[in-house]
Amino acid sequence: MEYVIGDDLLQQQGLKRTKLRMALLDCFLNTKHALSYPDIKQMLGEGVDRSTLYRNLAAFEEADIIHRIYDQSGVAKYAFGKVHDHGRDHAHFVCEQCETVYCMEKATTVDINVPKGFKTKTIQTIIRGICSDC
Amino acid sequence: MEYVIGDDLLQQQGLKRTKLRMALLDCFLNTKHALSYPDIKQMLGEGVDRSTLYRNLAAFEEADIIHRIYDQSGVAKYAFGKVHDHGRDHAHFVCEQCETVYCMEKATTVDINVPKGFKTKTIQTIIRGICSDC
DNA sequence: ATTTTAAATGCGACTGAGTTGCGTTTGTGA
DNA sequence: TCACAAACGCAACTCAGTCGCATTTAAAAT
Ligand SMILES: [Mn+2]
Ligand SMILES: [Mn+2]
Ligand SMILES: [Zn+2]
Ligand SMILES: [Zn+2]
Repeated sequence: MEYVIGDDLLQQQGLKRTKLRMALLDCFLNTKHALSYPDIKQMLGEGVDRSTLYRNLAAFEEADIIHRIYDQSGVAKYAFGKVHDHGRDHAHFVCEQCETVYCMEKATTVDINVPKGFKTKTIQTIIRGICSDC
Repeated sequence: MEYVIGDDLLQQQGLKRTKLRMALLDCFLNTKHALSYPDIKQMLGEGVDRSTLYRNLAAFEEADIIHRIYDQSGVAKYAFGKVHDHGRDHAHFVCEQCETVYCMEKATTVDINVPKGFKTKTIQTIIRGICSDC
């Protein structure tokens, strides 16, 4: 039962178990792709407060329950799992048709050589294409 | 003289040679890194109109005089040159210290294998690290 | 040089994302 | 059950970017 794992996740991060947080957690646990603020709002209903939702997204991110993704659409998206879980700089796939964003757990990026004097720390990759649902 | 090349660029794209456009072109010709709206505004002075500036950025992009870059900071940045000039999906380097964004003309060889059913079209890479000035 | 006209500008209003301060409510542990 | 920090709800705000519309202007035609 998801309920239990959600409960655990909050508890072990020292986050209070509030109604919104449980619902928010459910959103992520029941979705395989990344969610934007509007996506989440739609799932949770109009009632949710914007500030509170954003603050919780920040809290979840801080606690490594979710990670934030910028798909160059201008709006941030969030997906379940700490970044490190899927590999340090795992790639993200953006479907050109449906705009859905997926975490590419095992896709690998290799061989970047930057000019002299530049030091690479992390590499973020965004793959655009057509997803398996389209 | 930059003036001439700028003049040419506008002319050959069917864009009228206005004061703002010449100044804007100068910004890009005299800078080796990507510029955000605030960056440009600062260079051009407070007088420039927001809408007009954005419209011209869009026009320049359309005309392949500049290309737009999303560095996951939330604000778009622009750099001289059509995308194709530096290679279809050339990488961008974001300095973690000074936040400067550079086009990495020759940097990438990327090898991505996506799950079954996903079809890759383009790959955008953002490298974070420390630039040669920092 | 003057007229013409479409393109470009300037301004104001607007949307949407995200943030912050503050007073009230609520989860949790003592 | 009580106390208190954490979380919430709300309003106000910033910042990026867009749009409609009336005015101006670059450039081509006369
Ligand atoms: Mn991911
Ligand atoms: Mn570039
Ligand atoms: Zn799709
Ligand atoms: Zn730097």
